[in-house]
Amino acid sequence: MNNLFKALNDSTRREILEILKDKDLTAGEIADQFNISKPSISHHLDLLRQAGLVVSVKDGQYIYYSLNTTVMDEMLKWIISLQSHKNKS
Amino acid sequence: MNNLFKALNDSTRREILEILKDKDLTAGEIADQFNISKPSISHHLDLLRQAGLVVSVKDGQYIYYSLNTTVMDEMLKWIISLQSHKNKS
DNA sequence: AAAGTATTTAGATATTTGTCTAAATATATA
DNA sequence: TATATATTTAGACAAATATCTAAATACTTT
Repeated sequence: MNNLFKALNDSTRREILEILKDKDLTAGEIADQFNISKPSISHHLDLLRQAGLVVSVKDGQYIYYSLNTTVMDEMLKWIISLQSHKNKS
Repeated sequence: MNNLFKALNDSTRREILEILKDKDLTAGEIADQFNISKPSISHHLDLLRQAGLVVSVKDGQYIYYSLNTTVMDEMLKWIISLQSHKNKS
């Protein structure tokens, strides 16, 4: 879960996930939505990929990124397990 | 949500939350469970408190920490909203 | 009041992180 | 094949972070 929490601990990366919610996009299309250089966005995409939160597929000179939410299942379970905690004594 | 993801992006802090799941504990009792200095644990507790994930109550010379999971509601909603994304076209 | 215990604050340091520009790689097109 | 486009890799740098030791604060006990 380390990589996952690390990937989510950045507002730019969280925004990337949000825009991928609607539609798969190329790296360039993603970068166009931020005031950050393309190499920086590329680096963010790499961290998201390492966490498994996005999947990349090459199509010609483009690379399409898409959201993968299944990796969050374990994290969700962890959070929910915390929520069922003891009551005040 | 920034403070929340930041607080969760550290395995020591996540472990602290796990041990507080069972029982409220003093700062010292928490520190005893880690091979990390007390000041460092104190700092971790401060970050958890800033995120609202723990609440501290002073009792004499002790400070009791307890888990507060309600602050994760917004985060959970955000994660779940990501999960209902478009299907592959 | 003095000494002991619990915890935090202050300040230092090494590591990690987010960002940039410049260069490299890969594909497409004229 | 030469040029343009899309993306990443490399290397640098400033800011943030996790940790430490030493000192300060606050409470308790003798």
